[in-house]
Parts: sequence; C-alpha cells; structure tokens
Amino acid sequence: MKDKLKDFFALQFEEELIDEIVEVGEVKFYREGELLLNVGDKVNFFPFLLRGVFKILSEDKHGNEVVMYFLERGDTCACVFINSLNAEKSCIRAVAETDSEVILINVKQFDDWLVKYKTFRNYVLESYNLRLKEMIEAIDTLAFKKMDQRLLKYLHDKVQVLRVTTLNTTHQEIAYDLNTSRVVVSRLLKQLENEGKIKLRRNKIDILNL
DNA sequence: ACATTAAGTGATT
DNA sequence: AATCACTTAATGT
Repeated sequence: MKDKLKDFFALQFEEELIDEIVEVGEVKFYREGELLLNVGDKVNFFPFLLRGVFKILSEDKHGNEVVMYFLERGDTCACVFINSLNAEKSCIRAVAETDSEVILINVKQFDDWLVKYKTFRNYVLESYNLRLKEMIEAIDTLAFKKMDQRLLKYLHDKVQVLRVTTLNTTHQEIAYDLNTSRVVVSRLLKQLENEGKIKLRRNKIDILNL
C-alpha cells in the first residue's frame, strides 16, 4: 500500500511529504453509491481521491438536488477545503459514482502542510482553481441552458470521467441528478437517439457520438 | 405465468 | 418543461 501511494504522489510531492501522507493518511474504500460526505456533515478531514469517481451534488432546503460536477483520480473538492479549514459544515454531498479509494487526512495536518510544503500549497491552489472553474460552468448551465443542453453536458461529463462508452443508468436516475422529471429525460433521450447520438437500452445508454 | 420495474407516449397545463 | 394517466417492454421469481 505504501508503495502504491508513493507511486501516486511521486510526481506531485517531495519525498518527505509523501512519507507524512503515508504515515497519517487513512485509506478508505467506497463502494458505488456510498456516501463520502452529506450536506450538513461536519468536515474534519481532507480527502484525496486515489481511484474512482465521485459526483458532487448541491441540495436546497426542499431536498431538490442537482449534480454540480464529478471528481476524478487526483482531485479533491474546493468546497471541502473551505469546510476543512474552518471546521464548518458541508455545503455539498459527495457520492461514489464507482467503487473508489480515498485517502483521508485530518484538518490539523492539512493546515501544517499548507505552511510547510510549497508543492502541497500549489496542489491545493491549483485544485481550488479547477473546482472554481467547474463550479462557474455548472452555474452557467443551470442558469442559462435548457434541459436538452444540460442533459448533453451531463452525458458528456459522465462518459468523460468514467472513461466508458456505455452508461449503466436509468432515466429516473438522470432525472434526479438534473432535478427534473423522468418523462422529460426519456423524451430528450429519445430525441438524441433519433439524431443518432446515442442508443437506448434498458438500464443502459450507448454513447455513439455526442 | 405473474409481478415488478423501466421506458414510451398523448394530452393538458 | 412538468404532470397525469396510461401503455408497452424487459426482467426477475
């Protein structure tokens, strides 16, 4: 396991930091569908995604939830940074989209490393920047795009992060992620199928050319 | 064969 | 784009 982590971090961090990560980090596995973080949870750790994909959702007070973006290997979450530093409650939900592996580091360490290691600081800032961009993109799609375009982006993002050409999902699940009704999703998907962009099967969607 | 769940569709708002 | 009220199709037992 130690070697595995070293391989993973070697490109980004110096030996000393990697040793510290290996020493204090707690590696956890999440099965598909498992919750890493829920809205309102108190966050006292900082997660590195070693393997797998997480989807990040925002939820309003009525329980309407919308997928903001997906996290991939090597990513971490900006929302979680802020929360970690202030020991505040989470503003998002993080659900494992595939079986995933995460290394958790407690907030205290995070603070120390931020000061101690330049490479860590860079990683955090860069990652923060990336999340911010994705967040703005998400806001843009939510505010200005119609459902057909939102669905396209959703499908596009999903095949991108999962690196697959067939999505194992139901119309209902997509509807939840986009916060719309199943009927609407079914109709829009049917449209895409007629345009030759996808092929629909039960519980599956083949992506032909988006 | 039957029940359950996913997906398709016309009509209405 | 959402909702209703169905129908049809696929799958599990």
